Amino acid sequence: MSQGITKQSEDFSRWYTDVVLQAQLADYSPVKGSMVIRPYGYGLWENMRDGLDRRFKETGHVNAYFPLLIPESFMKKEAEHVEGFSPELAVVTHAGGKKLEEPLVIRPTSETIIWDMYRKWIQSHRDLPVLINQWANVVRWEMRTRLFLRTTEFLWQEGHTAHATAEEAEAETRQMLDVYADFCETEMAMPVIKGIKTDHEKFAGAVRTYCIEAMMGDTKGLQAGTSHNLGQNFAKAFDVTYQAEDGERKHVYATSWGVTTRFIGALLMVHGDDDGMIMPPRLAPIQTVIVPIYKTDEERTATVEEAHRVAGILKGGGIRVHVDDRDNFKPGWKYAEWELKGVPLRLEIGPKDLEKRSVFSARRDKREKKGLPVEGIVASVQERLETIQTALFERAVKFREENTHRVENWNHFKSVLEKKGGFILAHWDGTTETEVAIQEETKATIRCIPLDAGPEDLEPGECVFSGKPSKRRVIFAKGY
RNA sequence: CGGGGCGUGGCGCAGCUCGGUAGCGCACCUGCUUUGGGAGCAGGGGGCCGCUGGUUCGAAUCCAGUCGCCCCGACCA
Repeated sequence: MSQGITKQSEDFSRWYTDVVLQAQLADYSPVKGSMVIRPYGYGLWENMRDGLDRRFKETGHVNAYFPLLIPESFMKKEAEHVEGFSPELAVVTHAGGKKLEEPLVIRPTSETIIWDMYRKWIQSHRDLPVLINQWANVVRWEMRTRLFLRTTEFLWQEGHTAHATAEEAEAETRQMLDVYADFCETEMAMPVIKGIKTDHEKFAGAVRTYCIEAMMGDTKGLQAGTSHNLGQNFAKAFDVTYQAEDGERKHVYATSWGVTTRFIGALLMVHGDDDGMIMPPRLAPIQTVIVPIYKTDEERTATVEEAHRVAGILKGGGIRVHVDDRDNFKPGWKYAEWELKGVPLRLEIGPKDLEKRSVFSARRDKREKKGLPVEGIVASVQERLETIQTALFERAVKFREENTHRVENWNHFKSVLEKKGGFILAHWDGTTETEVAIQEETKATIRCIPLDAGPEDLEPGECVFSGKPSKRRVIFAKGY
């Protein structure tokens, strides 16, 4: 089943596909561009979902579910929105054996149907704010697809909120960006840069789009999540108004924000190595796997029994543990398989360990092994898992720093991009023309205008491409 | 849509140039020996060769068409 994977250094894309398939995160489905998320990949998604959902609830949001099918006419109500999404819509034209009066669009996102409902639900300032999230699937007919990173159908969460004032909407937009960043860094051990999208890159229908940008293991950028301040665009398009305290009718202010199963691809590309996936302990479906080692039947009975006993203790301590007691694989084979799947900590229990009343542990992120006494095993395993979680984050931060470059002129820009890759902090004149020209010449895009830039990046300068005045530096990179 | 590649047991492939009734590795089943870094030997099961049509005594192989997938470019979370 797992017959070796392409090395990252040979071909990063193939490495990625090999790991996704062989670690059984996902598999191709019969329909082009769509995929099956297998139980191991879905287990990871469930853990992500739980971590995000908890944060949404803590910030006052509630979940609901809106339908998959949207009247085609809804998509046309907001001008930029139609333009942005029409090329990638899947449309149902026939149903029940007949042609439909009005075609139904399979949601690429739910703004339109949600705002159509909000019109009914919002009348008074007392109805605000509305803070609803939904977990759903969406369909976007992409030309080129890649497992988890860009598929025709994907799973995500989309928050849609309505507020009385522009200030509240902006605060919500920023708050959810912070929630995402916290989730990425705390749970995924993936450092992200919070930023604003340029007008060229912002969401179709948004006033302003914030994003979190992460660096993958090949130094390319990946947009990991977005939070949009939609202003009154959708409220006006769907005529959603409320009566303020002073009796005046006003349009509401909106936000929307989402993250997707792309997170799974991001996680793999941030932490993975030539041996496969590396799961951060907080999200790992299996945090520790126990492999019994034995020669004789008696040893087998004893070590397997001890493995289950230790597993029981760990489970009692809230650790997600799995005992690999399959007799048809040798230990070495099992090690390789669990490494491919990225289980952060492996425990081995053999005859020697039984004697010593200990287990042997091996970290996935480093070649570091050591014995742990069974006495106090919960605490020592928890401690090791936390160490791994921190180490993964620190390693990713270091990698990003090593691959972030400041450049001052165009030749330097091109040579750094070509020879080193990574994130480039450079001056930009703020125009879409320059942004597009740079993209056409180098394939690099402005990933974002960072929010938490240091003073050295906020000094004025000259645009790296046009030489025109620039207020500050932005991040350029090749992206997914 | 343009360029490239590929469809042959579950998976990965060979066979196709030069038609003759399908093979290899892994996986699977049985048995014995093994088991602290991807075990060994022996025996065994499984495939209308993507689909359709044509040429031929005979097609995985030649011809025409068709469908699908993957990779690279134009769109995007």
